[in-house]
Order: sequence, then C-alpha cells, then structure tokens
Amino acid sequence: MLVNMTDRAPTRTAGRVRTYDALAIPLTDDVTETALRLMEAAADAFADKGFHATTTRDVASRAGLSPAGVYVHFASKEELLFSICMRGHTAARDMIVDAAAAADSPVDALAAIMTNFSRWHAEHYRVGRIVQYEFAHLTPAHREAVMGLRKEIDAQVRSVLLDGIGRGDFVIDDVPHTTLALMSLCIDVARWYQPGIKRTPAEIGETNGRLGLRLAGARWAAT
Amino acid sequence: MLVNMTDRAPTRTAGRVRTYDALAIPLTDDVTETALRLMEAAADAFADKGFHATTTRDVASRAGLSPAGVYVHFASKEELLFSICMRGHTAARDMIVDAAAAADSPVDALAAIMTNFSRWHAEHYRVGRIVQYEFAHLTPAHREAVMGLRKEIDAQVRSVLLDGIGRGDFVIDDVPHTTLALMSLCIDVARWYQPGIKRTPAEIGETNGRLGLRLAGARWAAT
DNA sequence: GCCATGACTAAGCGCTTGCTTAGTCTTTGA
DNA sequence: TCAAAGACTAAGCAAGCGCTTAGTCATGGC
Repeated sequence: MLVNMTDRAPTRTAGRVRTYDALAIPLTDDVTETALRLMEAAADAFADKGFHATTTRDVASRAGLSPAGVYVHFASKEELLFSICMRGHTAARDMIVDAAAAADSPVDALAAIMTNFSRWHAEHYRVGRIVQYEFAHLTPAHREAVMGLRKEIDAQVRSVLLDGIGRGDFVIDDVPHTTLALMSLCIDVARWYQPGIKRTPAEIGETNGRLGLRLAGARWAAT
Repeated sequence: MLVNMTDRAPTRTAGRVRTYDALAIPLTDDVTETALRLMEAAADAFADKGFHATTTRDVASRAGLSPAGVYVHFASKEELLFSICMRGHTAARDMIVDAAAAADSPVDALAAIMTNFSRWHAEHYRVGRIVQYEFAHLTPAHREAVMGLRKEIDAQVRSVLLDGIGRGDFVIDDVPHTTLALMSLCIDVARWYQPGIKRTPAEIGETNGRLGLRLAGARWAAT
C-alpha cells in the first residue's frame, strides 16, 4: 500500500495506532472501541457540516472524549476522513466483487451490482456524500489510495460488461463511458436520496437494476 | 422570490447592492464589473478548496481587492456562494427549457436535453461541483430558492417523458425515478470529468444523449 | 509490588478567520 | 462648484481552530 501510518513519529501511542494497516481497516478484532466510535462520530459530523467546517472539538464531544482525545487514535483530522473513505470504498468494492462472483451470467451480475450498489448508496447516503464531496480534502497520497479502490470498482464493472458483450448479451458502443454512466446511476443516489421519500432503498436498488440493463442494451431490457 | 437581499441593513452600499434581484442575476447591464469579478474569483476558490476552507482574503485577492472589498458588494461569504448557485441553476434551467422548446418531438427533446446538459457539466465541472458539494452551506432560505430551480428542471424533463409516453415513443415504468436517473447521468459528469481525458465535452454529451434514450425505452434506442 | 505503557485530560499555543470600523478618494448629480 | 454617494482601503476585533504539552490514572507484565 501507498501509505503507512507508521510514518507518524513514535509517541506513547505508537503501539496502539499501528494496529491499523494503511487501509485503516482493522486487521484483527483488536481495533479499539474508542477508535470506532471516533470514526462514527466524525462521519456524523462530516455529513452534517462538511469536513472543513467540522471541528475536532465537535468530533471529540460526539464521541464522548476531550478534544485532545482524537489525537490518541488518529494523527490528524484528515486521517479520520481518510479512514472513513477507505472503509466506504472497501465495502463497496467487496460488495461489487461478491455480487459479480455470485452471479451465473453477465446479465445477472450487472443487475446484482446495480441493485446492491444503488441500495447501499441510499442506505448510506451520508457516507456517500462525504466520500464524494470531501475527497479533495485528503492529502495527495491518500487520494491516490482511494482512487486505487475506485479503479478496482470500475474495472470489475467493466469486466462484466465485456463478458456480456462477448456472449452477445449486451450491446454497447462505448464501454468506458457506459461504465461511468452505470456508476453514475448508483453513486448519484447519495445526492438525491433522503429519508422519508416514498421509494425504499430496496426499491431504488431494483429500479436501478432494471435501468442499468437498459443502459447495457441487454436484449430483453427494452420490453 | 423567497429571498430579498434588501433584508440587509441599509449602509452606504445599499443602493449598489440592490441592483441585484434575489436571484443574484443581473436585472440589467448595470451589474458592476467588480461584483462579477468577485463571483468569478469566489467560484475559482470554492472549486479549488471548498466553501468553508476558502477565506474571504483569498477571494478578495483573486479579485484584486482588499479583504473588506468583498463586503462592499456582497453581504457575506455565503451570499457569494448563493449567487454562484443561482446563476448556475438558472443557466441550466434555461438551457433545458430552450432545448425542449426547440425540439419537434419528445425523443428529440430528451436527446437534446441530455446532450446539452451533459456537455454543460463537463465544460463547467468546477461550478457543477460547487453547486452540488457546497449546497449545504447555504442558509435554509437560500437552499429553498435553489431547490425551486432544481424542481423546475426536474419538472421540465418529466413533462418531456410524459409527452413521449403519451405518444408511445417511450416505455417507462417509473417516471419520477427515471427522471432522476436521467439527471444523474448528466449531473454526475461533473464528478468524473477532468480536462485532458480522451472524450471531449461534446462527445460526452452525445453519448449521454443516446444513453438517455435507452433509459427512456425509446423504441429505436435498443438497436 | 513495581514499573512501563496506553488511554485520556486540562490547559494552552500560535495562528487564522469573517466581518466591522473609520477613513480616503473618485464620481455623480443638482 | 459642492455635497453626497459609492468604491474601496488599512487596521483591527472577537472568536475560533488544529494540534501540542504536561500531567493523571488504569492496566498489564515481570
């Protein structure tokens, strides 16, 4: 991985902080309950106010700590944002890989990806907005790490499309652009979804599953 | 309109500031060159750094003024953001209304809307990002004004779809959701577009025009 | 039991930020 | 011509902000 959090100067907290890998994903179950609580608090505050308008005091108090307590577990406010982005993208990547692996055909795989990814963005629209809107506040190295995961997601979807084209299930002029368009349907749910609207996340997922097949020119999608 | 900038307490600058209407759109050609310059500078800075991380000093210096100079023309930093959002949305609304009016059929109207709106988001991806990502920093009243324009845009697209359904040109299960999906294709271009990529804004527009007709289940779109 | 480590705190640092105030200079209108 | 208005400035205010430092307390290992 591109980033190693041991870059941080050794302090009394170095041993604990180093239990994370660069993905800020727990390697084992020994991630502290406090660090998790901080990430959740930060996600909450960032979603409410945006990254820069969120103070570390706000994050700390939401997590029930003093302001300096944040720095026991994270090197900086940006590191908190990075952790949230990496967790979100890793979850999305895994979901897409699993959906594709479980499907019997490219058509099923695409429908499952669209359905699940769209539902996820509705259910997690707040994290989805953070991940999109606050991306520019990451350090260049951290942005690169996040882009790596985005590219994996893109590549997985693209390979489903190519497989479907190969089998004659999809009719697509421009695969890269169609991939982007499919991803747009899913990702943009985070922008327009809000709790209380008539459609449930599951319904949104299903509708986008069908619409995605239309975009791919799936044979039976036009009816 | 919901908001009237004359709410601001009278100062020596009240006369000048009141030449804007609540849309922050120039009513006549007497908008000052300085105010325009400030809006452009703010858009630049907001796109680079985000709203909250942008200082009024930064905006002022980009516009060639002292920090206090911003307040001669705008009541607050937020008012600058509001102006930018309203100008962007008004331009988009007008573009969509014009495209629909110039078309001979719902199919042509939808293709034109998708093509032009997508191209606009590529060409103005920085303003597009500001408008999406910084929306939450507007005051509630200003957000409501912006939402009003968004609803007009949505309604225009929806009426094209309904017209097409009525003529048998489109096959759509869920009109509101399909409207959102069509808008997602266009709006999300601002997220993924960056200068230097292979596709030009015009090409992106054309491809999205075709993909939009697929989403609408246009009869010949599947071939 | 003792010492080292880790989790956490209160206090504070040095700097920044949106905005205001009191002024100067230029332009406009009577 | 003169006064008022408008465009703008330099200076400053009050509050805030990410982060550091020096300390306390609890836990775990020897």
